[in-house]
Amino acid sequence: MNAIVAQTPVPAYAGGQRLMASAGPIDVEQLSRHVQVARRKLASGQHAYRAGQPFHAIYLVHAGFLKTCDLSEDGRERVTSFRMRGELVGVESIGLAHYACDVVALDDSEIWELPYPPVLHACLQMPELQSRLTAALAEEIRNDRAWMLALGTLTAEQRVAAFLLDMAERHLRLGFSPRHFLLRMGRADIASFLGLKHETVTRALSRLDRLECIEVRRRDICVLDAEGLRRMAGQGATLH
Amino acid sequence: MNAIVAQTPVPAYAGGQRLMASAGPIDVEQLSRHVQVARRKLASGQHAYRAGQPFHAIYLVHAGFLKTCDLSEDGRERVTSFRMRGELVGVESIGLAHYACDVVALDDSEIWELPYPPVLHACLQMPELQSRLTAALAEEIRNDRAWMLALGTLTAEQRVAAFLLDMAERHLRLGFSPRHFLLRMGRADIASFLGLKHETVTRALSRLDRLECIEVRRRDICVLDAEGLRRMAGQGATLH
DNA sequence: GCACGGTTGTTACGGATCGTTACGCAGCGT
DNA sequence: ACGCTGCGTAACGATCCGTAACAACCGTGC
Repeated sequence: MNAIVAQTPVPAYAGGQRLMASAGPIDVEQLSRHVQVARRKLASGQHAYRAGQPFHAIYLVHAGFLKTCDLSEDGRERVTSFRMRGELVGVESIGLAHYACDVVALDDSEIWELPYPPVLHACLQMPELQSRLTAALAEEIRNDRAWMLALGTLTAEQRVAAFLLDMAERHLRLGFSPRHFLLRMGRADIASFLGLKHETVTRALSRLDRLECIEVRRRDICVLDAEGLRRMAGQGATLH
Repeated sequence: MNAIVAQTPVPAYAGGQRLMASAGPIDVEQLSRHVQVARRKLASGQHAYRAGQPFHAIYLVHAGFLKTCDLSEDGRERVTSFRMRGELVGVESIGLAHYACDVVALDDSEIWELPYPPVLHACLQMPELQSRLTAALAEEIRNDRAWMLALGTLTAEQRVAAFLLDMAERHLRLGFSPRHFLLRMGRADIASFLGLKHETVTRALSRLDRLECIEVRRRDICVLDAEGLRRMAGQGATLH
């Protein structure tokens, strides 16, 4: 559905089995000899899982774009991460009987289901996998910490700049242009993730546009002055 | 040095080998048959490790109190967690060649060094350990996410209330009184952790005192109305 | 094609919160 | 006693929020 706009169609990866997890490649081909890997397709807006459902698997994003939402008991809600191809989803719920948050597709997506207890058993026969999985979890922690640092120390405008740089870098890693991309989420989701209000995000984007750091047209982002953005967000802080 | 004040000397755990990690007990006795577990003592103010040093081990806090500080390239600094007995330190650096942050003792402490590659190998012979370690990492992620949620949605006063509740609960888990304890860190560290300025923390504490939720005398905290604190911080949000 | 309502994004203005700055005081080690 | 560090208070100002009104876009149905 969502037209893919302004993305050079040159993914370095082109359909093979060897995908990049956050902290290194997980060999899905080899893994699939030990555990049953199911492919699930999600339409934009559909949930991969919801908080409270029985935990039975983690997922590798194969295509599309997802968000994870944490909900507190008193109803406060927050987007805690965005996930794209090659990244893991569901690791935050490992060790629990039920998933700890919601995961929603923001675009038509495909995720590969890695049933969890089986993955652990597979680790015993694939020490490599064990090390990769642990490293991926640790990287997740570092990633969260980097954002905690950002949320605690940066102003609204700086956070938005940092967010754009993060998106740009992740697009780049997937072989897409880091200078022109389409945001898959609305202002409200960005705001939630950055601990701001959606109007503030809009204002910041407008201001960055006025400063000619970027060009914004709704969800279409053109990065004109990446260096300027970096200066703003705190010096080459690529956020890990 | 720091006198231990106002803590009922009734740790449920009293020196045995079976410690509670964040997500469950890690059997150190059994582990020590596979890897060399060294005990390190730290005086208040000393570093367990610094960002940039070669990563070679994670640590289990056996006694004392520590903080972990993340530093960004442009010099912004933030306290990203506080650790007490039974909790793991250093997991955020797994998978890296060098530690990713500083860890500083805020009180005289003892930490047990678990050399890292060896721990992974031990997992192959102790499936239990593998599962525990992964679960501990996942719990760490949930913990960070819960705080991200708090920092993104709560006001200064609410954050301070949530912080106090978190400290109270952790003291309780160690068998100490959750209603009367001593903060081991200064206002600046609290402020850094909560994404505030130390004056704001002071104001919030003073206000909570005036509202008779707590009684503050420097680092000495008395919780008078835990329910009030909870209401304030967002309904029973024990923040894990 | 065109009118329509609903959703999402933008902008302006007043107000609350928190940061900034400054100063005073208590505790502690030298 | 002295200075140092950490903590508390207050006045001021900047940032961000809250509200509201408007504009752009989308899908729908006519």
